[in-house]
Amino acid sequence: MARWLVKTEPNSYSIEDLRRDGTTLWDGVRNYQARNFLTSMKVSDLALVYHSGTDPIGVVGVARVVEAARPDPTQFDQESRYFDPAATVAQPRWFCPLVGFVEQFGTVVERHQLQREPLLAKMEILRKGSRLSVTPLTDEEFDTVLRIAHGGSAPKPSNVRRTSGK
DNA sequence: GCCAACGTTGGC
DNA sequence: GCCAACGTTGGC
Repeated sequence: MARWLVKTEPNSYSIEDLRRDGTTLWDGVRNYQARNFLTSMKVSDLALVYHSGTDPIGVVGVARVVEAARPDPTQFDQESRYFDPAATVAQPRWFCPLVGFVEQFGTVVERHQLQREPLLAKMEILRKGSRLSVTPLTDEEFDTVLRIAHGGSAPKPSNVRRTSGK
């Protein structure tokens, strides 16, 4: 099962919106590399949800792929800012999976926290100038962020030492 | 097929 | 608001 990170500006669609909606089409992505990742997503894959262009910037929760990608309806909608005159129903150009809400973290795992975690050194989203809105994650990257989110800043579960006898 | 110009993204 | 990074466009 693959792991992903999806980026969104909370002004346009936030984790709160996803929690409210339950599921949503991850539409409006207009970048070929990101599209290829979207169409690679399988049902039950998990994705970190990342808020950009806001304060604080960072990972805010988890989503799950509910249905594999279908043609993105906004490419056919002349009223949409994502309308693509070159796309046809017979030959769609853009695709979007249906994603579902899994959880919203109690506190945002902020970008600067991610940046100082050695295990995340290769995470695509942290690369300067990275603009890809959908990126694959290693299991280790995904697990590391979840561990931080759930209160462990501990280096590794196996290395955790209790200092009290409790 | 190259590449300069341009528009957009997004962290700071 | 600035600006670096990036993708796209279009002239040649």
